[in-house]
Amino acid sequence: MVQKNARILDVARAAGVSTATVSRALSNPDLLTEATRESVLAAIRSTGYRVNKAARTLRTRQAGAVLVLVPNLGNPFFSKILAGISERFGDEDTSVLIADTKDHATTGKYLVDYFLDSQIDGLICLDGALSENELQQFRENGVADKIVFACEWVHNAQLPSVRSDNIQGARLAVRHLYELGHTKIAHVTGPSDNVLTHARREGMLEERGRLGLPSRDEWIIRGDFSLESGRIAATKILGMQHRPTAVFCASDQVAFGLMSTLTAGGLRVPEDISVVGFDDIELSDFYVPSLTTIRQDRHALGTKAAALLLECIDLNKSAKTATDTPVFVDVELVVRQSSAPPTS
Amino acid sequence: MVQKNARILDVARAAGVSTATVSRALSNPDLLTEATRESVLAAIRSTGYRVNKAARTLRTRQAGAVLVLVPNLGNPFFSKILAGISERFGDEDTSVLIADTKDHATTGKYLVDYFLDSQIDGLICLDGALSENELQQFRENGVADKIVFACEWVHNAQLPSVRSDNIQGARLAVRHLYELGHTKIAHVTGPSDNVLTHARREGMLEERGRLGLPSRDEWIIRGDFSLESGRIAATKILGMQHRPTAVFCASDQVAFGLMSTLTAGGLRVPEDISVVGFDDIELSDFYVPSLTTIRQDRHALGTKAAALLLECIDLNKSAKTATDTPVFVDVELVVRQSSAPPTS
DNA sequence: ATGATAAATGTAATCGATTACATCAATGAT
DNA sequence: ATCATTGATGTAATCGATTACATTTATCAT
Repeated sequence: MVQKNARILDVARAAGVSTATVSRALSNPDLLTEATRESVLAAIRSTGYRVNKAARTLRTRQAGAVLVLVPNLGNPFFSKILAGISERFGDEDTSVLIADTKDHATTGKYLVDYFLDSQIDGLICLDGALSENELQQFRENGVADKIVFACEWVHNAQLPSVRSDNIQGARLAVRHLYELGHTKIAHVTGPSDNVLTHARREGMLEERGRLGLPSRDEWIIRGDFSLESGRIAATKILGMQHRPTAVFCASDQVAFGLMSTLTAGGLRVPEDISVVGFDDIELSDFYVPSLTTIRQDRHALGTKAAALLLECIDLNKSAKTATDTPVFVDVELVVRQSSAPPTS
Repeated sequence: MVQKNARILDVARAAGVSTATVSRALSNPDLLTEATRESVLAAIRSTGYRVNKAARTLRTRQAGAVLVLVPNLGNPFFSKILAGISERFGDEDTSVLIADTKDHATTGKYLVDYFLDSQIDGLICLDGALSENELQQFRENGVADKIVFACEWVHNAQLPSVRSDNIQGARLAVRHLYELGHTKIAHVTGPSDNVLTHARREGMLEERGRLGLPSRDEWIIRGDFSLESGRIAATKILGMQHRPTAVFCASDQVAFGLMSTLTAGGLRVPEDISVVGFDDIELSDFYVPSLTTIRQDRHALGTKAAALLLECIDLNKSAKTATDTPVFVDVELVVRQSSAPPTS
């Protein structure tokens, strides 16, 4: 009964109706009589019909897919965001493509091509390092209003975004260390051109200032969110004359790299030096010592970004544009063993 | 000059040729005169033409995309494999979709639908837990010969695969511990239905037997590759009367979970107990202590899997089927600080 | 010079679904 | 009883690229 490649015409014949009716049974069931609808559905079952997405895409100019651009798939931070996004789009029968920014940087493909090739209907960008050139291409091709940012964002790009409250997170971290009794607090930043780096650094500086804590230039150490940059930061700290008693890291990965090398250099965490991270990836609870950190609600970031994109695409159809006021997601301090009162 | 949505017909007009010629200029340039080809290419540039993938897919029945199925995107182990895969397909102008098995389990979508909806031309499966039901669906729909496994595989499925030499890896781990002087060696396994679990456990048991080392049932601890299962295993070890002096873990994540809880329980790694992992993810070098582990060449696994799939798809066109003899990738012992001679 | 062969290009059918518009029947208002 | 209106369904054009087949032109052997 089930034939190999049933087309809509085969279903139409089986049900004794026209192809238009079959199509309507699927996309606008309300237009049909209960009886017709049922008989079409029965015909669909008996033929094993499946709509051909390519044909549909060609005709409707809707790809039924969105792209998620991730700065680095190797960073486990992104997994739960992706899960949140997939979850939301699963309901919509929209597929989610995932790409790593680095792959694109190397192949020299332009992101805008995904839109132009009608491969995607929208883009969720987790990478704030999108080039001005690329943004310009999006605008020129009229697809800029099908893009939302999540986690990261591009300053002044006037695109919708979902973000953790990074400034608040940094404040929480500093206040926590302060309440433990620390006054000499250092910070390992993210890469210099990153928006998160800026927000977290500012939040940190602001809170440290508000609390009247001392500052030293060398206590702001440039990193890039990576394990390796944590290692380098630790080396610097080990060599300092005026060593901080606590370090707030811009990411958990940095904190791991830092703790690893501090320990190798003879400092104990948290006895000799406290460390606080940012992200709360799964491993943070399993590091030695377990990492005090700022939790981002990754799942919420994902679902909200997805919802926001759906909204944009929807508004788009009525020639409107979504607001670019950021949606903020709360962060939370998670106290574990890498932070403790200073010993001296 | 550049018009919004140039179709192939627009290019044809601009170049004063037929659409067939334009199409050939792109897919079979050799068929055309140098002059025609050039003028078509010029017209393509001036119109800003881009081929509409949906139309092409509809006509050629080739999606120009492959799907990679990952058991758990949150595990950073997979990132470099994905990078390897993307790299290879980037050359082929084929897009790579990435999906997490868990998402599918929950949405109740069938994988085979991706094929039936002409959304993909092939599948690289990193998950050996593909259900028999799903495999059957692939076979019934004649797409089973467009699937390759990488890292994991399904026993008796007779599908091509790329694998690390897991047995050899387990042997290397055990021999390393033996050479350090350990005789009481435990093993935390993967999930019981996993092929890797089996291979690594067998390799471990075999080598331990060959070296004449003692065995105890409780030294084989069931895990599931996760951090949490490492924690549970550690609790068991801490409670043992006949405690092993070394533990070989089926994954790095397990090793982290294990070390975290062993340490919390008062045992020092490696002084009181040595730990060896499997995978060599980036973090292994940054844990405290850094983890001795078996390195899998993840990038090679990726590129080889991609090459294998391309080969399958190619053979497929000539109605042939690729061999299901596994392609093996060598593993390597990486000695770091989590393993040392036993103290007693 | 002629016919055969090869090379280059064009014509038009085709992939499969959607949807504007047309048609027909049924309902209700007057 | 007639016309307008609504609701249900059908007809056929359309999305854009590919490619089998047809046609034209050039080349070469005899």
